[in-house]
Amino acid sequence: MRKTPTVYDVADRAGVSIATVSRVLRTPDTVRPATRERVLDAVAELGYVPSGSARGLAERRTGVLGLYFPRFDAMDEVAALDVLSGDRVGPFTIVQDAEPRDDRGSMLFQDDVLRGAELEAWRRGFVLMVGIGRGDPRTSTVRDMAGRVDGLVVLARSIPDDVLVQLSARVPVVILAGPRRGDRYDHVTVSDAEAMGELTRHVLAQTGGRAPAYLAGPADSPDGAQRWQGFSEAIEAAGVPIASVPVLRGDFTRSSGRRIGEELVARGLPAALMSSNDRMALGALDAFRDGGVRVPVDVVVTGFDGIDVGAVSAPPLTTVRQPMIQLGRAAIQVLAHRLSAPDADPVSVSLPVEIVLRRSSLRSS
Amino acid sequence: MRKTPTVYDVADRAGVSIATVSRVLRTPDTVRPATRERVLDAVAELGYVPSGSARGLAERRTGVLGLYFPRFDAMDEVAALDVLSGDRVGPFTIVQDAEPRDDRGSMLFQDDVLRGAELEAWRRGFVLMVGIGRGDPRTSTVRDMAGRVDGLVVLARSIPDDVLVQLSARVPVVILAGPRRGDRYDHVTVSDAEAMGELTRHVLAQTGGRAPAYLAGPADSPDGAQRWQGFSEAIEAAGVPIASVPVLRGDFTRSSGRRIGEELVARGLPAALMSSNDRMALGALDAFRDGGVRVPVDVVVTGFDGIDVGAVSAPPLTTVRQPMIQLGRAAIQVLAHRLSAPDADPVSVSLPVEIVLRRSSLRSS
DNA sequence: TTGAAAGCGCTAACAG
DNA sequence: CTGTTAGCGCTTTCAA
Repeated sequence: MRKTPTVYDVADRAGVSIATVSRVLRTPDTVRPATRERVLDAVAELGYVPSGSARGLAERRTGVLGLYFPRFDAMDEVAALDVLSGDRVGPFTIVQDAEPRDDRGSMLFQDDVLRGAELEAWRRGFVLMVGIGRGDPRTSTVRDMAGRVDGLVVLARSIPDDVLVQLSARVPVVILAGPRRGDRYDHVTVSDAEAMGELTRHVLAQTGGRAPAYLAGPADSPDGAQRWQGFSEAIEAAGVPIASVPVLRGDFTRSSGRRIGEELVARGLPAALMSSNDRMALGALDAFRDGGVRVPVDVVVTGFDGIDVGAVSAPPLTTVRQPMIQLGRAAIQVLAHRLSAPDADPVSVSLPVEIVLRRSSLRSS
Repeated sequence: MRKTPTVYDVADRAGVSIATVSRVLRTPDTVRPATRERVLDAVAELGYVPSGSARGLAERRTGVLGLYFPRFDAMDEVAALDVLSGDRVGPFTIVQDAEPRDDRGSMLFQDDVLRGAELEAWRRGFVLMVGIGRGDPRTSTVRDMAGRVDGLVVLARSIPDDVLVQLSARVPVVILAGPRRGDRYDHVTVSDAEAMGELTRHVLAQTGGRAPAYLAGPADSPDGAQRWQGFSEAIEAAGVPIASVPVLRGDFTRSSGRRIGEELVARGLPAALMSSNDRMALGALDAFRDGGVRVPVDVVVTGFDGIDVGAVSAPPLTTVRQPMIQLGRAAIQVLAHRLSAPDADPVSVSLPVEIVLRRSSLRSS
């Protein structure tokens, strides 16, 4: 692979100046057709592709938008792997009846956010750069990214406030899917609280007003905060003191849900169990099934997120489905808006969610 | 947001030259601690983040690697959506018992490729840019990307050969997960053919040597080609003329599998049905269940891909699980290797897959 | 319609 | 240890 061609090479070959080459590429109809052809031929022959760096420097915009996620659980600790070392193990291995891997974390849903973001970025002529939070946010990827993009979408809580302030001195930042932080930034979120409130009312109707237990995630989860808020407000509004509601704490994994489910089976069931995510709810269903507990007759169960396996669990799981693709699209839209109107007031958009009622919460059906 | 600060601003503020600022950022210990402190203070006060474009130009490398996917099925046609228009529909909607969406295409698996790639890129100090194939590949995203990255991973068949030649004149290209195309490029793939061969032998053992029917995808699928190859070789090796094997053609969706399954129920069952992907196999299982066909007693069924829902289907589906995360990692590793040794011979890596035996193919258990 | 030339912000010799 | 300076490859006036 010899030296990559530049405008100068193209200009030489076509017998024009570099300015003309640039014009052919950026504003084709300002150059005479014959000249244009010569230049395009030279481009093709040389396999010329303009340097994004040089272009970015000159134009003072990169045409790149960034999407920054919080870390995938445990992915950091993945062992080093060297496929080039040559010590491989043959073309396949055989295993019996493997379980689906639970270790991909709660982050599955982020795939759709990425899809939506990429789609919308493409529609607007941008390309997308992705980064995942890990290591010290003060020095890591996200700063790199900020230097290379025209704007940045940051998933809730993936970086601390002071870093955010720094970054936003260089590029516009849109906060995605977390609680609003002041109103310095543009913001896109979902109606988690409202949906959890409505779901809670639904559950109370099923249990005849008897209070559900709440299955929470780690204490510092911002998503969890909104869901809890919706839940507790609905509970209080129904005249039940929130302090009287049992709160169980898991870590968002299916196995933690199962463990808690087993405890409930042993110690006595609540009228309903409302989980702050689907995976814990599914774990609880596992425990209930094994313990001979009938859902929804003995206990009503609900989840939150709308992951696919919830539709085929036994029984199928009532949940709240997040509009992930739309979230990604919305974030890029807001960013594009900001880019075209740098001084407009900060925007805050809240996307509707979908409450999906299935057998796990439907006693009557 | 006022003008973004540059090295010059930082240098002024710290009372040093721009060279010193650059040193503090790139080789901190070549600078006297006192000076260094002053510079870092200025950086913090100004919220300075270096321009990736300028850096890229000067260093002649961007620190960015690109990952280019073929298009997600049907995602292009997604309607425009304007979240800023203000005509929203309220915080939530309620639906009864929604099915999981099948429309996310066969591309789910690509999420893990992305994860693996991002992980490995990060470990090596790169950031990742992603692009999805759509529109005319000659003018689209992928060329943009090629101009902005140090190297490019391209998923099989997402771009035509002549474009590939152009791109590889600028940056190293690694082809991922397709058949090898000559040996001009580095290449990472999986042992689909071998695994399908082994799986076919397994099925023949279960059926007592009676030949399975084959459920294929669209004719032009390159993945499909390898799977078919492994299948047909194993069939012939077993002494069965491949021409005598029924080949049914679907489009990789669950519903096409279901339709074909229904036809089989109506017209007569083969001893086994081997599908070239999981989703069609699951659709066939749906049809068999509804038609009162017992799997694996009346017909043995296998899939290919290892998607999660296959573990919880009725019965659980025998399949071949692809090492998607590893694929992503391997691609980046190969790319990094190429970057550090531009003139080394092209590399070709084949990753082992995992054959997962479950009830849908186990008559004996 | 085209060319000459001045940056864009940064890195990396090379001097001092 | 620090400053001066010459590019990196491109876009964009400004003249011709």
